[in-house]
Parts: sequence; structure tokens; C-alpha cells
Amino acid sequence: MRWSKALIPTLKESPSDAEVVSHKLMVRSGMIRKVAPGIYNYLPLCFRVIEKIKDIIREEMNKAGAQELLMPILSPAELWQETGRWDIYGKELMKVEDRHKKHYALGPTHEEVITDIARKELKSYRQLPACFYQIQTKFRDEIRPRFGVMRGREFIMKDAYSFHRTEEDLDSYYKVMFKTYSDIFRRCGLKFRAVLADSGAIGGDVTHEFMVLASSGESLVLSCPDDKCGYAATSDTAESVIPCPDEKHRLSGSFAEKHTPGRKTVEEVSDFLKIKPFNLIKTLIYKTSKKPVAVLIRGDRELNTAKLKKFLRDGFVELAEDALVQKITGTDVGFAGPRGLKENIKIFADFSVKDMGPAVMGANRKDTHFLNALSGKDYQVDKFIDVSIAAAGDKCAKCGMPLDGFRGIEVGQIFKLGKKYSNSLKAGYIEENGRENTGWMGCYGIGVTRIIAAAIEQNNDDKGIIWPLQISPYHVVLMGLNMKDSGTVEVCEKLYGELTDGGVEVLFDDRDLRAGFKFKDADLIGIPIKMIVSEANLKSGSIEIQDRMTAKSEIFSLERAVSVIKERTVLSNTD
RNA sequence: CGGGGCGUAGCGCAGUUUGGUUAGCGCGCCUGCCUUGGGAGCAGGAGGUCCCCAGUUCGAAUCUGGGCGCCCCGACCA
Repeated sequence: MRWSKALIPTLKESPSDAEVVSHKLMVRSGMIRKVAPGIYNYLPLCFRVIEKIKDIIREEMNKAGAQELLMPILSPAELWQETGRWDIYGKELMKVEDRHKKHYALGPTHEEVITDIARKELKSYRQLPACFYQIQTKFRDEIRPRFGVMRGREFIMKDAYSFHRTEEDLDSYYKVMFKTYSDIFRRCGLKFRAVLADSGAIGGDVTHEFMVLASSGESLVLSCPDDKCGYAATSDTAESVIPCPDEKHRLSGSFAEKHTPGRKTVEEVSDFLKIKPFNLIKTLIYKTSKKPVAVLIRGDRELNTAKLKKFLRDGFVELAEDALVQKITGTDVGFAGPRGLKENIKIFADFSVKDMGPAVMGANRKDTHFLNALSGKDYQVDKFIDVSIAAAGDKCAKCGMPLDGFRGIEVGQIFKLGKKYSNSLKAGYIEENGRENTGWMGCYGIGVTRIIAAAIEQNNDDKGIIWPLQISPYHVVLMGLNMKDSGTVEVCEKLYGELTDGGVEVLFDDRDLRAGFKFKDADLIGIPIKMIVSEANLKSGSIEIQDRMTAKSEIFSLERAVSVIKERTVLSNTD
């Protein structure tokens, strides 16, 4: 490609709405332009990267025996109502209405549609196991799209679904997919880690997320520093043992009432009483699809809604609004406690509350707290459960080592769905013995466009992007420093022809611009290898090859240069 | 949905507090000259419903009311 003909609209300045480095660089390098919040044009440079990633995904998925197909983006409401996800998926689901007032969803994921195929077409055990995948635009009506293509409302995803006769067969295919995913991300040049995760709205029991390590990541991962243990999970999921406060920081004394005028938050109450936040019990009122519940947690900890949903087996759990809190506690938000609630609701407590000793808690009366309350004596708990967000420094639930925390960008997730969809959509097949059976399912997703953002987050410097060769839009940028010099032009044209014929992807900067401008542009868009043709070097029949990452330059004779480039741009499937 | 910020040329911004000729600056774009190893320089030029609607006023980018849009933080969530 000749740069003079390419649409690569680079910018010197970052757009004002970009926050993270990948977003800034994608806009500055002319890869994307915003159309609406969370919706982007993928310009030619970005498109090339997308295609590279798709190629890698296809090769690896095909190697794992999966078949590519393409399902529609629009799917009828009835299919979603069959599994109940028309409502459960909720506001995330983009819905449209046609002229006949029929409702459709813009697919955020395709379990319903693929299972519909399976129940109609996979009728015999002879057809199992089977795995199907597609690479397609997906829609999710995110509350707040952000960080460019990292969290978009429209994005490109690879989704795959597998069908099995037995749980064992699903388990073994899950392992195959685990390896396939590891290979895909490795080939994309990413530093990543697979961790245990929450299955959220997709459902299922076992699930792993593939996290690209990046400080700007939206997910927090907790991992055990002990390699032998190897425990790693997202903060949504991670189980941990929360250390008890030291004896010397424990409260002592007898149960009493205390006037705490206007002190509502944990911080205000603990400052006022000159105690630590971990001496307090927070009482949170949650709405569920049935009766509300009260959940107690130690003052210094955060409640994990995902865990609460799982425990209650309820997808509708939400923090109660002020009016409901008033109704249940009889007072303003900020003075709720497990003793003397106005309504008879279940009281659950996080394990962090169990051994905290005498504690301060709300008295369900304005400006009043109880001191030195003990569970079982001064208040009752229906059940102690694990509902806290694990934090770095907590003890590993498996081996007891203090957990490390790191941030990551989720680029893929694999699920063992079990029979959730095959049951709800009645996807049966005929067994060897002639009886009908329902199949076991797995599903496996990769955010293609998110991989791009993640790769940039991991590979950039103050000059711009540094593409891993495997997904770089071009392998080489060929720069003629002075395009008014006929010798330079002649050599460039020759090299361009030879390299392109040799299968090297070359971006030929044939623009009549000053050298400095070309260097800045080339660095910004991150092409890994620069081939520099200058009048000075031509005098000795040589040209320069510069590495984007190290900025190191080497001089080669014109004769050798092409073969050197060819050697350096060879990619094998194991790269 | 709650809190905060913003809306002026393709991009980044000033001007708004205190209303007053023809609305500015940098980058980019077009023409010419010059220059060619790290976003040079000179000269000329094109480009604006100052987010929208209504009002106040002799006069509104600027004041008032209403609306819309965007961004950030939070709640929420693949």
C-alpha cells in the first residue's frame, strides 16, 4: 500500500474525550473514529488488524475441530422468552420492533439461536460432539460505554458453542478450548492469564476468563503467589479468608445505645466514636425478586452482588432505594441494623462479621447506633455466607497465602453451560439405545475488537503503538526520506515491488514530506520494522533497517536488505 | 439513575464573569516558494446555524427559561 493513497488520518493531538492510552492511540493513529457513544468506524488500518486477529482465531478454532457458520444478528423475542433471558438480560439487550410490531433482539450472544439449530438439526448421538462458531458484530446496550472499543455497544466477537453427550465429554472439550484460547492469545502477542470467574447472565457453573495484564484494566484479579497453589480468580468470584482484626483493636464493654447525631457513613461513625471501620457492621437492604433481605458486612469491606445473587439463586438482586430502606428500618438511610427491623426479613451476614467480636451497628432509629453488639446475643443472623469482595492481602482460600491483586482486560471467556439451554429450549437427541436425551453444552467467546485495545495497552510508548508482528496492520514501513531525489524513488520502487512480490506486507511512505514527519507518523501507527532509504546511505549502496521497539538501527547492503526483511517477517503458527 | 464537567472551523482550545464594529488562536486542509534524518520556515487562501428553541435588549457566543447532546466518577455489567 502506498501511504499517499491510504486513508490513515493521523492526529498530533489526542481527542478530548479519550481517557486510556489505547483509545487515544487508536484515534491518533487513524484506526477508529467515533460515530456515537460506544459505536465506532473501523478505518482501513484497524480493519487490517481485525482481519489478522480473525485469521488467527479461525486457524486455531478449525484446528480444534470447530465449524464456522453465521447466525443472524436479529433474533425473535420468542426465542429469548423461551429461556427467560428476554427479561433477565434486561436493559443490556438491544431490542427493536418491526412494522408488524414484532419484537427482536440484536444479538449480544447466541445461545438461544444456536440451541434452536441444535434442537432442529442435531438429532442423533452420531452427530455429537459438535462445535460451531461465528465471528460477528454483537450488540450490548452498556450503561456506560467507555475507553473506546474496550467497552463498546457494538463490537466484533467470536462466539462458539459446543454440544456433548456427556459431562465428561464437555469437560475434555473445555480443556481443548482452554488450550485453543491460550494459543490464540499467545499468537496475538499478548501477555495474559486465565482466571476463575463469575458466569453472570450467560449461566453455567465453571468458567474461566482470559485476562490481558494491564493497569488500565477494568477487572481486578486476585491470585495466589504460590505457584503450586495457582489459585487466581476475578474479584467477583474470588473466595478468600478475611483476616480478623488484632485483639488490641477489638472493642470491649457491654451492649449499649449511643447518640450519633448525623453520623451515617462508616467513616463518619468510626471517626465520631474513635474506632476503626472494621469495628462496624454495615447493614445493607437488598431488593430481590421476592422479599427484600438484609445483609451484614464488616465496615471495611465491600459487598459482592454477584456472590449474593448466586447464594440467593436470584438474578434480580439490587440495592434498595431510600424509600424502601425507610419502610424496613423505620428511619433514614445510615442507621440500619439487624436488631429491631420493622419488617420480618431474612438477615444474612458475611463471614467477615462472624468473628469480629463486639461491634457497632445501626439501631434503626435516627441518630442512634448500638455499641458492643454480639451476634446470637444482641442480634440474630439467619446464616453466615461469603458475600464480600476479595481484596489483595486476604488469605488464599485454598492455601492460606496472602493474595496478590492485579488489573486485567478480559479478552475471552469460556463456560461450561451444562444443560441450562438444552433443557429450557428442549434440545434433545436420540441416544444409541433409542431413547431421547438432552445434551451438555459449552460456550466460548472472544472479544476481537477488545483484543486490539488490549494489545495497544500492553505495547506502546510515548511515541505511539508498537504492534506485535503477528497482528500488525503492516509488517514493514518503507520510507523514502526525500521523494524529490530520483535515486531514492527508484530504489524505493524496486524494494516495494520485490518485498510485496515476496509476500511481505509493506506500507510504502511515498509522500513528499519531510523526514521528521514521516518518522513521527511511522512510530505513531506502530509498524514494527522501518526500512529507511536515504540519499546518504545510497551513496554507499546501503539502506537502514530500524526496529520500532528498540529504535536500534542496522545498515545492510541493498542486495541483502530484502532477504533480511523476509527472514524477519516470517511467521509460523507457533509464533 | 445519582454527582461533576463540557458544547465556538475537521481536531485541540481562547473569548462568556462585566452584552457592543467584520468571532479569534494553534494544528490540519488548499496554492506558491523554500526545506528533506525526528511533526521546519515564509507568503497567500478556503473553512463557522458560536448545540437547539424561546425570551430580554437598540444590540446576544455572552443574560434568562426550556430542551438536546457529549465526557468523567459512581451505581450496574460482559
